[in-house]
Amino acid sequence: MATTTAAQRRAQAKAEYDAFLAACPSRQLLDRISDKWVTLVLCALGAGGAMRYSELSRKLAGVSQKMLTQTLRALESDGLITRTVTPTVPVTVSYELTRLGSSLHLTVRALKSWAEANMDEVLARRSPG
Amino acid sequence: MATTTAAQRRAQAKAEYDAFLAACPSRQLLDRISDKWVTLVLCALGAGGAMRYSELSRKLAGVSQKMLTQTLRALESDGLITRTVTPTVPVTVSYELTRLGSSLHLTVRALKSWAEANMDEVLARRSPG
DNA sequence: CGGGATCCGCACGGATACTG
DNA sequence: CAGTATCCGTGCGGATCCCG
Repeated sequence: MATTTAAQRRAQAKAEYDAFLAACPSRQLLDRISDKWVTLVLCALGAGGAMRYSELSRKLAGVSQKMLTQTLRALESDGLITRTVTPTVPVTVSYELTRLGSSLHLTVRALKSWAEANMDEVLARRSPG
Repeated sequence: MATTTAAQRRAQAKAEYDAFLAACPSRQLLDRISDKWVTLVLCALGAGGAMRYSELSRKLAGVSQKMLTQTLRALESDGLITRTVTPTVPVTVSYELTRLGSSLHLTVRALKSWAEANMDEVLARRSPG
């Protein structure tokens, strides 16, 4: 049928990715996004819209320039965020979620919220009787 | 007021956890759960119910004994999974999600699914034109 | 301001051997 | 089967200096 479209074939291919398999590309992708700084960057950008480098640096307390830059570069190359340079003096750089990044933002935000919401319960179970 | 109950004060405290802050306990918790092996273990247990050590080892292709054991111990001490030893010969050990673990499972499953569903798009953006 | 480049410690994580 | 113990490489991540 003519209705076996590219979209359908893509859906078929998608179903074949399995992060449980060591060699599957999605395993590497999962490793990438299962990262503290990735989660916090996406949460920050998702909540605040476009943000500048220094804003992110302040928001993500304790992050080093190296890790922040490294994280931003990785997210950019994976198409999750955009990097926009405005040639002011001094230069202004702002980061923003792409549509792809926004879709992930929903999930990582849930992860961060879970950590905050269940902190008490975890603490109670760590040093109990 | 007498209506300022312990439950209310606890709700207040919960709202104060902020993973953006370096010193906040939830930051450490976020770091813990933002882990590839944690995600995969929770996904496996969430999908298959109770599982034995060797089952997990097979399901999570490529994981070393050290990392698997380490991950299981951490999840156990945080109250996310239970460890049950049955004194057969040889001994049988099975792991299962707690209620707390189940609530996190929903989120990490979304993370894994996202990685698998959006793999194509990320790959397309990595080596573009 | 927004990084790049470099040095370096150390802890993360793999491999192997051994145990109850 | 389900680990524990040990050795060991390496890359994560912090600190520092420099640049446009």
